[in-house]
Amino acid sequence: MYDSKQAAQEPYLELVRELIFTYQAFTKTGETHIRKLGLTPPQFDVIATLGNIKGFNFKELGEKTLITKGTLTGVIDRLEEKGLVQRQMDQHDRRMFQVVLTKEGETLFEKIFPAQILHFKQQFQTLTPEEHEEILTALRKLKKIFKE
Amino acid sequence: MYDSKQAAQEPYLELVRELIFTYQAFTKTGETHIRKLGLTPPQFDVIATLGNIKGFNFKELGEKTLITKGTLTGVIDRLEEKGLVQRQMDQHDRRMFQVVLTKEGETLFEKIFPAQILHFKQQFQTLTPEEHEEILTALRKLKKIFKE
DNA sequence: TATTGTTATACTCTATAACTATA
DNA sequence: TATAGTTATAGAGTATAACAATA
Repeated sequence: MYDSKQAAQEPYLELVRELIFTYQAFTKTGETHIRKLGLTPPQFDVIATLGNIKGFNFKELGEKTLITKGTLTGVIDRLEEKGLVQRQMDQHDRRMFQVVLTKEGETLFEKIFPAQILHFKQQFQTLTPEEHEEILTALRKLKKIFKE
Repeated sequence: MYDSKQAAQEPYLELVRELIFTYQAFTKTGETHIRKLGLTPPQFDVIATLGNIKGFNFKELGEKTLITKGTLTGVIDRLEEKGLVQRQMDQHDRRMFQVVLTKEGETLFEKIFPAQILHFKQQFQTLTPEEHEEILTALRKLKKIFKE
């Protein structure tokens, strides 16, 4: 990924590199876990987005997950085939529908997060509360930079 | 994405959520930029990995980019078709080759980072050197957690 | 006319496993 | 036998644009 000589030329690059490496380290473990559940990353995104709420309509779901509509149709089709989500037509506007988790979808959702986090729990516990807070603050500062 | 009710139940989730949001904030801008250059994200990864160094052999490149070998063959094929990288056979072990940037690849690489970073430069300059260092330290701690 | 979601197209990435060539 | 990289296969995601149905 980003090279260190370049980072030396431009100190901001080192931050970006670290962000990328950190995120990759997270997803590498996470993705393996997700695949074991028989989900692809976009499918996981949809399940995670729908968890604990009543549902989103197709358009909202696309905005939340950053998946474009043409692609989203296919992703939802596959999740519906797996019995994890359902399309619920809107009574008032028949162009629209809500995407909601089925009972099986809910069950899967409830398993995903504890399992993901359990995986890192012991490691997280090596952080002091101060370190924990510092990391949180650091990430927020960085996020703000990218958002403005 | 990750739900906030769940995060309240498990404090580590908040860190993970922040990491994801921060990374998304970065890539959302970045990906648009990358696509405009005619590259896919994996192709960009390869170019970025090869920038400013003599090259990597196929296996090393796979390890750096986290792209599995079967996939990497295709990615490199496409970059070679675009004239951005080259396979350079190893004299000693004829099973291996180095992947190196062509002159055009170098030129592209030299454009990518300044453009990407310029985009955030003013924002980065709002950080004090201490904040800069703190963020770096924080990310490294987090990375270590995911790697162990 | 505008909006919602589907379909079509063409390409790329993905995992996995069998394979070839060299060591 | 082991290693480096390719090929084959099947499925999934991606952008983009044209399309149908409803508002």
